[in-house]
Amino acid sequence: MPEGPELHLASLYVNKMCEGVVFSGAVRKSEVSKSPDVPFTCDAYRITATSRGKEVKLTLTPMKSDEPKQRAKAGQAVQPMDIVFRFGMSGFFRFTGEDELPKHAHLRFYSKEKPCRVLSFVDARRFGSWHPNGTWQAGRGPCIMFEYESFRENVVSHLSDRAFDRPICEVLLNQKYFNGIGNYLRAEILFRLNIPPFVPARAVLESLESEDLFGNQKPVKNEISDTKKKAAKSGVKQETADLLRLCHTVPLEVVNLGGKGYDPQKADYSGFEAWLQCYYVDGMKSIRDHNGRTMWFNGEAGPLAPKDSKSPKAKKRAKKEDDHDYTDKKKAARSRSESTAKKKVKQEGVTKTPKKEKEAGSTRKKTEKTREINTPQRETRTNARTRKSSSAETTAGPKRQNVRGTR
DNA sequence: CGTCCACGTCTAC
DNA sequence: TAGACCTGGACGG
Repeated sequence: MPEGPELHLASLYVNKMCEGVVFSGAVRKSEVSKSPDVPFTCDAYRITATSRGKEVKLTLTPMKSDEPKQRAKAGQAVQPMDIVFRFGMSGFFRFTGEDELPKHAHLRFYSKEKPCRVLSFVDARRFGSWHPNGTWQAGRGPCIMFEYESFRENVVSHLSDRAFDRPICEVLLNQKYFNGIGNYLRAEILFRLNIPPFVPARAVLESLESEDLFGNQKPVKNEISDTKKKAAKSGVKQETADLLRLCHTVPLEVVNLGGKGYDPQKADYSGFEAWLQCYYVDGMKSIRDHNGRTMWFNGEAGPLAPKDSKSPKAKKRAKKEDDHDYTDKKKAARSRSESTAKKKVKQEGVTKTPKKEKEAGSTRKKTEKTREINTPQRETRTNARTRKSSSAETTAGPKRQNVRGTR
């Protein structure tokens, strides 16, 4: 559940599932977890959640009592407690019966009912963490989704920061400025603007203005959206002007998909999978960035691309450097807003699909065969996607939404 | 069986 | 700028 959209969806999930539920007793932690104990015990309390970028905050609120003093004496909580969570690579919340706790449920809140139910923070890899009596982590910037104006201002007013010396794709993962952007979002955002991932960040951002002069059509929910009539300078570069705005709108698209966002294990993953245009999409290229993270993109990598075999895996794969001819035959959708359509593919074997593409665009086939067949001739598909995914069952459930044309 | 890969931070050389 | 921190699914032999 890791990027901004998933964290926000998690907060919506908690609020929906826990609405009207009365929790009771102590908060329990698994034996194996290294995160701190949560010193909160209360006979009756509620749980609500909010999110900001890549963090979720749960608020435990004791229910009103006629004898607060007595309760305090008994060691019962009187004041609300906030717990801030980071999800690492695999964290999420789940509300289940006490007898069906998920594996890796490392922090649990028990309801007061007879057959009680439990809100669990589940995290298989344990890279996630929680902080009792915590606050939003200092150093993380404003939320890209719900603090858009301040997020934008924070970036535009700090372009002299050395942090912007780096490639734009790496800067997009800097949570001090892009709180909520993660690996799939950076790929999707840069892809839509056709911005080479390894271009100096400052060069891409410095032409932007502190205020969003382009996206006024749609009011930015949650923020002042006051009518900035300032006529947009006709000379400003539209493409760059869109970058910060896309850092806001693209994540919100995921929230509005209604699913759970990135979660290959879930049945409703197909909707999200269909939404992806670049990340892990068959036919796209990928390289390991300077931090070892896989950057998915299309077209040029950009001048700051890691030299030679920078990727650990690339080395191993390098052995199979036979390919060439990765002519994406299925990529007939690259009709994005092309401003400069110059194809000056210069980079050599730096990119390619990390996995062996010996098998014509294989990577994750298998289930695809079937899938393609099942896929309605929606022809105009923006992209031919091919991933494994467990959602194979077309129509896994009655709630399958029609494959809405992306967008 | 083993290797590679994954939605992210953290902190030690 | 490397590891470290973890589990588990996909895939290869």
